[in-house]
Amino acid sequence: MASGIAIPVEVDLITALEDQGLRRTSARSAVATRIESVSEAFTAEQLCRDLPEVGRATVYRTIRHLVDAGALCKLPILDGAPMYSIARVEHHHHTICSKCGSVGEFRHSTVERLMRSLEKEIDGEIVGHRMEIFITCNQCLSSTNRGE
Amino acid sequence: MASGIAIPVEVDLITALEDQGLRRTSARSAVATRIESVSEAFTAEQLCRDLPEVGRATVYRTIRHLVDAGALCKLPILDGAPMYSIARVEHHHHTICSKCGSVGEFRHSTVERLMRSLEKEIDGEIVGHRMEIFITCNQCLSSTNRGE
DNA sequence: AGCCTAATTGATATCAAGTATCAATAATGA
DNA sequence: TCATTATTGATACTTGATATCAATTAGGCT
Repeated sequence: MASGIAIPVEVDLITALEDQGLRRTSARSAVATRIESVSEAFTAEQLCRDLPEVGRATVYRTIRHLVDAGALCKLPILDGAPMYSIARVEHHHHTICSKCGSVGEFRHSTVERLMRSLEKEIDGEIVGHRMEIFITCNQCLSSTNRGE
Repeated sequence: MASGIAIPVEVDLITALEDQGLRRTSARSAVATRIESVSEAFTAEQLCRDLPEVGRATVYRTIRHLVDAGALCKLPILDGAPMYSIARVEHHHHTICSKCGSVGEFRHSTVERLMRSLEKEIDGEIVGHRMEIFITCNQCLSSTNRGE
């Protein structure tokens, strides 16, 4: 576990929870570990299925805490349950593959500039924004090209 | 009805349905008329409450047809049911007031330019995007200032 | 006008996602 | 170790939305 080949851990969800004044428990550790090990975005129900030993309520509660802590992003999905992804970049947006549902992150300075220029033509005060780019990811592109 | 003071009708939802090959029925007319008369964005449940004489299933089905026809936009709301607003502008985005929930539309050329420049740094093919600006609308700003 | 057929309706059952309840359990500090 | 407080999770419930299907209605045809 502490040997040299391990992939560097960028996020520590359990610490994020503790920073919120929450106790380190086995249920929360199980949820955090699982989320860190799946690199993909996931739904709450998926997580419940993956962790049958943890109660549904606890899974949902832990996810909510992580979102509150800013460690997870909750992304709205038009037809279905929201997905969650680890927030690796300070402020960012998401790409969602319409074919396979894989989620990526990106950041672009134009977005910030856009906000500033929008401020003039919007009748109110901007307090936030959200943006998702729908893509066909390279993996899906190449598997389609192969005729599948 | 044909007199001079009438506000010009920009959208005709019943026509939008008929263009889809759907029949003009009293239930659909009731739904369409109601949506046109409320200028605000609304949820499906609100519409059901406003139209007790129309069955829930029909309300939901009609909304879906209108979204399919491109006459309504379905906007995902992170915590709660999606809202719908009449699509008045060809391609646009939405402002959502975080206080009162009122929804507005805007269009900005920078968004299109942004998409083109993003194409380079995203690992896939962009097929669409979605963007919402969260605001405090002028109305809510002024009522807050009055100390309410 | 009356008939035929397919589309539509809506009461009901069902499903899915998520939350509230609350007694049992586990973590922390003294 | 004990007492206190947070946490857990089985269960029931709520909400939003869809599936079912018999009864009804619209629109075309004669």
